[in-house]
Amino acid sequence: MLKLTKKADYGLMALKYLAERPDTPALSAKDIADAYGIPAQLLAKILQQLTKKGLLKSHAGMNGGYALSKPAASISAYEVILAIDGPFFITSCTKGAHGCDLTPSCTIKEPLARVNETIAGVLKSISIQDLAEHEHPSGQAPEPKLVTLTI
Amino acid sequence: MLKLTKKADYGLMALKYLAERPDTPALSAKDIADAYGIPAQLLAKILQQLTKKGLLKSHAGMNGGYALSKPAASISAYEVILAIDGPFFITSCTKGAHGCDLTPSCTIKEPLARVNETIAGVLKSISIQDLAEHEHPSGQAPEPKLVTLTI
DNA sequence: TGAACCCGGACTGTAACGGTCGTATACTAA
DNA sequence: TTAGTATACGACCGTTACAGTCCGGGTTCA
Repeated sequence: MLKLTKKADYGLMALKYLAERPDTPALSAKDIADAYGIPAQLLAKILQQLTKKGLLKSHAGMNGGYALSKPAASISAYEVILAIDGPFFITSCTKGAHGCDLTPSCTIKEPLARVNETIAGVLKSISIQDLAEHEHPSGQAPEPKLVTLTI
Repeated sequence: MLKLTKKADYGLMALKYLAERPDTPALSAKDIADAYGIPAQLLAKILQQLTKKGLLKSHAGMNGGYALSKPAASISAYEVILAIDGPFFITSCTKGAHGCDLTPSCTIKEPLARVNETIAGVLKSISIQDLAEHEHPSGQAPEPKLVTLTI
């Protein structure tokens, strides 16, 4: 279906939420979960993953919580999805593990791999800040990005 | 994981296989399945779906099988994936059904919807013929395609 | 000390995916 | 007309992954 998981969605939402509040020292998982109406325990696990990957900094104890470990502009959507869902490949046979278990004539993977790279490139070009800044009612040119694809 | 299903993979492989043999009147599901070592019954179901969507023409009986219903150049990978896996959206909440069941502040969907359109555009720009023509050993510029994305 | 918070493993229910089986139907050739 | 080959289609099943919950533990601060 080519869709990313809810976990990744939640993660992006949480990072966006943090990016919009750079002045607060830390926000608890519960705070963010309540803001969006998502399960707090689930979000907590997601934030823990992001922390382990270095995208967030955590602080335990009273008034603890999570904060971005680097500027929102330097965190790409790609990093977030990668941290939560692991490496994704559009083709079922990743060719990284042990090639394709099907016959060697599975020649469609190669062109699809290019598509995969293109998608990754698009996601890499989107930062959390881009998401957070999208709060404009209307009427501004949000700088189009160009992507090239060679089959 | 952002990966397309094996069914879609199989469908693309089968169409590519047909596109490489435009002179044959029809190929049975078993022939194609054997060529790639994939389950014949499963491929048959996939080809039936593609037939129902109008991408293939079927012919029962002796020497029957499937054939492309239109030139390979005018069948896009997007159509194939859409026919097999149904409409895909990168966001979990499609906004088509009944909006987002989460709080109204789920503002990350909009930029991700752009990404979704970009991916769809990429897949639409790839034809079955592109896949079939990829049989070159090396040394030719396969015309790069450009894609624009505005967040 | 205790409340508030993070950490992380174990567990569960549901749904989709991948695949199989069996049967009915359609067509062609001998 | 009959046998064989093929599609058509629905029912079924095992596995996996996703989404979510539960609980025991460790930190920090008031």
